[in-house]
Amino acid sequence: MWFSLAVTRFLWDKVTWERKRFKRNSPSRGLVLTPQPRLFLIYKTHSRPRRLSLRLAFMWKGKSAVTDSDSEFVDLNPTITYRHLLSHALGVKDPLRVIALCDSDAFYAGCEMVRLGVDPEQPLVVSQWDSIIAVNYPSRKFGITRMDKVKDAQKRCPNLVVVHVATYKEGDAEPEYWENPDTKTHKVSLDFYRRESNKIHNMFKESLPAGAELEKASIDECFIDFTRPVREELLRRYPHLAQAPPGAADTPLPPPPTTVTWNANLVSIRPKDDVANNLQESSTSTLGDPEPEDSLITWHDVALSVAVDMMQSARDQVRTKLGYSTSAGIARNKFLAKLTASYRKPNSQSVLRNAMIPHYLRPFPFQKIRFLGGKLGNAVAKEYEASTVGDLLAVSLDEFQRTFGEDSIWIWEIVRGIDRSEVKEKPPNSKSMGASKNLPTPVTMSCEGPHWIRVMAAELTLRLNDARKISPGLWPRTIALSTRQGWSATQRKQAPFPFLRNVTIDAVAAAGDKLWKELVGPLNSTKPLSTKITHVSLSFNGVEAGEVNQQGIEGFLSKAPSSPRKRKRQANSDDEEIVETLPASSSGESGPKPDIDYFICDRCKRRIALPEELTMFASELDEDTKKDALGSLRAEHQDFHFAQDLSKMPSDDERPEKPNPKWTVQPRKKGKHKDGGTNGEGIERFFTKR
DNA sequence: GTGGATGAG
DNA sequence: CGCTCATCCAC
Repeated sequence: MWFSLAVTRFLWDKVTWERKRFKRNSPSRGLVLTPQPRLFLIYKTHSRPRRLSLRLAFMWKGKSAVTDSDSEFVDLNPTITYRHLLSHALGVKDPLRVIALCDSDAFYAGCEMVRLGVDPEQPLVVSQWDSIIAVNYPSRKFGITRMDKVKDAQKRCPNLVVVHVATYKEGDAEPEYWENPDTKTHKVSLDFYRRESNKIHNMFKESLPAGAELEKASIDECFIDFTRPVREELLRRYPHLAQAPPGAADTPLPPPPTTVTWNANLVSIRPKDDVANNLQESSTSTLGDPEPEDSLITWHDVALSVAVDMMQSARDQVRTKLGYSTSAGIARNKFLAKLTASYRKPNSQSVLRNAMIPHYLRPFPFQKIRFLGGKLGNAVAKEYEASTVGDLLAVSLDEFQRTFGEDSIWIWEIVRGIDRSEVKEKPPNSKSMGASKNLPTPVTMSCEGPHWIRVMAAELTLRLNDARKISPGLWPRTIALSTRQGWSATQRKQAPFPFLRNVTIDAVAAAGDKLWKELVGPLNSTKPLSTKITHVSLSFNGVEAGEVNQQGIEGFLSKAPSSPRKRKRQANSDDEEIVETLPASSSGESGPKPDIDYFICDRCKRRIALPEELTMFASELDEDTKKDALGSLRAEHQDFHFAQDLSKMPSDDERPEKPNPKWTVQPRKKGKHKDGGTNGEGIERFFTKR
């Protein structure tokens, strides 16, 4: 009895609340609630602990529910004028904007298939210790998924090829592939995949038509803005479009062709068909799908179809020359392109016409949208008892912003298919580089540290030197060591990292060791630590191209201390070479030694010393390392004289601030989303308030 | 500079 | 409690 009372009471409250919420959110839509609310019992399997959750939903009564009104979606069929077509700087407002997202299918697995030359039909997975981290498409047919254990997967598919990712062990300068690496002694390396990723990216750069913008979005994805090349192609194909009637640039374009050949999957209103078609090999099919009533071909559709062909040929290049299978999505903005790419995979491309946006978006589980996959998405789902984009359309902008802060306009827009973020080329290198390792057998004595530090130093060294092949002069402002005890507490220590022309494992390890000493204890102590260390990581931070020209004439010396942050010593002398007076070695004891810590230039008779950054932990560096560094310094100093001889160098003021201004670090806009600055980032901020 | 949180894959 | 990697932010 009490139970049913309680349930009744609960339901009543819930209904009342839902009704209020509904009214609040849809004040002026003229929608009517159905008399009978639908009650759903949802067993949430994602949440832990598992629990039952009650969900109430009202069916829209009226045209919204029945006829798929697209009223929430605006601008699906904008008028396109001559001015639009002929203008060159419309950016994200261009009504003919065409964006693609291309990602590699099961990338790590693809890499291994290429490396090993295995049959494309061969089921293959990539493992990391006992877990599977990548599953190629042939093995997906066996129901193998990402986090499965190797053992389980093999049971399901005896024929399975299992490749363990490359690993380092101490003493290795490069990662290698081992049959059965031991997690106690090895650490994994994803380097091979990074390199392959760069290859693909470069291949795209070469194969795309001029004017296309390319943005590497992750190790296996890139965005491409086809707007410009597509516009040019349109003008080639339809020359009459270039002839605006005199004085009538703002009149709409003449009617577009009535049919378009789609060399791609057309994202359709009927997902059922897709399941059926999903088995076909390469689904580059022309689907003359019956379209919803009003979907006449628009100029934007034509633009999409042109991009489809461009994307296809770039993908063909990657496939034939590098052996990687990719999938692409093409739509009016980045967000939709990304969504569209997942429509059908692998080895396929899909296109989302504007007219289809509402149909595709409404039933889409919004937690699959980038940045809504985590806690934020969960909070939103819970707050509004929502699971699909359609559910969220009922939430007003005000409501979002009340609950989730100003920035949540981003969500409001995204569920309406609006995304103004630009495709922007990013610097080829990331700002930080890290190597980390969970320790299955924890470190209990501080003398065990150097072992792992060496392993990680080897990896970082390789990666930094690798990155320098692309961007010479790259150097990390700091190096950081962090350790974790148990599952929570982490400690980190960081220190400046010197510019070294040749970064060696020894130098990096020495820096790491020094940090270890500060963080944990003496490098040779066998005294048991009070708390076991279960995790270590070594990372370079603030990795940026120093302001050097190719030959390093200015080197780091004239620049390193003038980075935005003030250094203690601004050692710029008049003729832009640094002549340092070596400070008394920070660790006291022996002073600077000639030919190790400094040298005297016999041309200018000046004393040239290693920079402070280096001497800060120089006492821990072996002399060879310091000699290396000093050798670099000599070379640079000679370069300096050489350059001075050739011509007088430009003064500081004449010299451009940055040698490579192609990418500018965009300051994060807080709060305000003025014009086009809505790009999803920053929304997380709301979360900290909880 | 340090510690923590978030997220992707 | 995969594991690895990246980024951002409050303090």
